[in-house]
Amino acid sequence: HPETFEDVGPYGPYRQSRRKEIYMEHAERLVNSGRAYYDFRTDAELDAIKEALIKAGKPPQIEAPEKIVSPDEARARIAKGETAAIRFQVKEKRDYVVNDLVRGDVRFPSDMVGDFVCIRSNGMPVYNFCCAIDDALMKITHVFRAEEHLSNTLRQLMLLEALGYEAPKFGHLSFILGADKQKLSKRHGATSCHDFKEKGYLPEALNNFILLSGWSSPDGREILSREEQIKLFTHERFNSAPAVFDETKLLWMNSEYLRALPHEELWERIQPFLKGAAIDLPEGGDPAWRDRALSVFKTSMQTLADAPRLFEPIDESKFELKPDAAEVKGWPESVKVWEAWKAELQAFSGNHVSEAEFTAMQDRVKNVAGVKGKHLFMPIRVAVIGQPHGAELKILVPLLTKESLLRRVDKCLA
RNA sequence: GUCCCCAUCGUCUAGUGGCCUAGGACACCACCCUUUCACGGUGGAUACAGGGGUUCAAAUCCCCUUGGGGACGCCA
Repeated sequence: HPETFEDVGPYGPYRQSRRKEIYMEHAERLVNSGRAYYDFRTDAELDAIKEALIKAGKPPQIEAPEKIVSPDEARARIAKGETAAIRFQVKEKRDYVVNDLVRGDVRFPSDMVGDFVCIRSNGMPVYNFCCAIDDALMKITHVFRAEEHLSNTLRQLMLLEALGYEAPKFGHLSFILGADKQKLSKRHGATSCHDFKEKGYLPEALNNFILLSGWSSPDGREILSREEQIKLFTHERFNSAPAVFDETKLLWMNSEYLRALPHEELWERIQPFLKGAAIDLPEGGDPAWRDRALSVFKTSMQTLADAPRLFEPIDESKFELKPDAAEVKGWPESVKVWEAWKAELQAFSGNHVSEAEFTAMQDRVKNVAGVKGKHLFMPIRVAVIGQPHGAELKILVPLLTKESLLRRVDKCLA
């Protein structure tokens, strides 16, 4: 991407610091036309005025001093080293109406604000002033921004009108709130895209989810491709009420996207998480192995960050009997099953047990040990992944080598 | 305090005066599938904040109340 933003569009410069002269010119124009004035009052003086207003039960809005310093005199004083801010003068009292694209007509009384600063006494322009001028000069047609800016619109409208510029169309979108209905902030947990990425969310899922807070598709479908999103997205379907961020639903949406991913892609995306947890897999770069492993694990994967937990039992160095295997270990049948399973493995000549081979082996274990039902397969599962619950054995077993399976069953028998 | 915005299931929402005994999605519950877990399938419970109007008819329009949020900076 470009080093600077000087060239991103035809109405540059786009960097605020390079537009200082433009802002100053416009402020001067307002001063010359009597819509703004140089204000030499100090912070202390201004504070005293506000305090007095509050005491009198009035809103603390700054108004022009009794005697406005004339532009010529002001410039002369500034040339001698004095400093002054340039303030917009609100003057007449009337209503301004924004035809908000999300909320409809919103009416603001002009006395809602006092005379506001355009250029600080240090020469720097303020946000609302820059906004209005940039929108006009850069030929912005639509301004969509958060609801918190709705009342700022009044100032921008006043400025635009005084400068003789046409106002862009405005649309103020509602907030996304935390579960406590307060503005989303750090204490609500993840707040940046980076945070969500680290938690294992897919960018496309997060994007789709955010799209749906404050907007809905015409036919009510929720999972939309990038192309559909672009095609369908219109301001007419914005919701003016604020939305609560529901991570549970995000989780669901993420699992949907996750499961729809081609396996090669999914494999790539879980690598950082597997590496982070130092999971070492006996996959040997075999696409078929990855394919089988993914097809069995992705059904219980909601985020990429679930991968380490799911793949861990496959990593032999991490193999251990989990706490919930204790009950199975205590069953009298378990040892018989493990011994029969071990014998089957020892008699097996290949390196990897296939699905069909495993089914046959399990059958023979059933007969030899004289055990069936959960007393048969739960001990076998414990001897494979160290816990009695998990993915299907006939898929799990072929993921491991015969040697690894033997070492595992030995740990159970130890 | 003043001004502004907002108000449908727990949550995201559909709904722009009759199609609404309010539809979908997540979550929840039950059942089915399954020799476990998950996936999947079927079904269920749950909402128009309250009060007044307008109208033959109101979730939908108007007013008030209540509740939530925002803005009132020489911050952005």
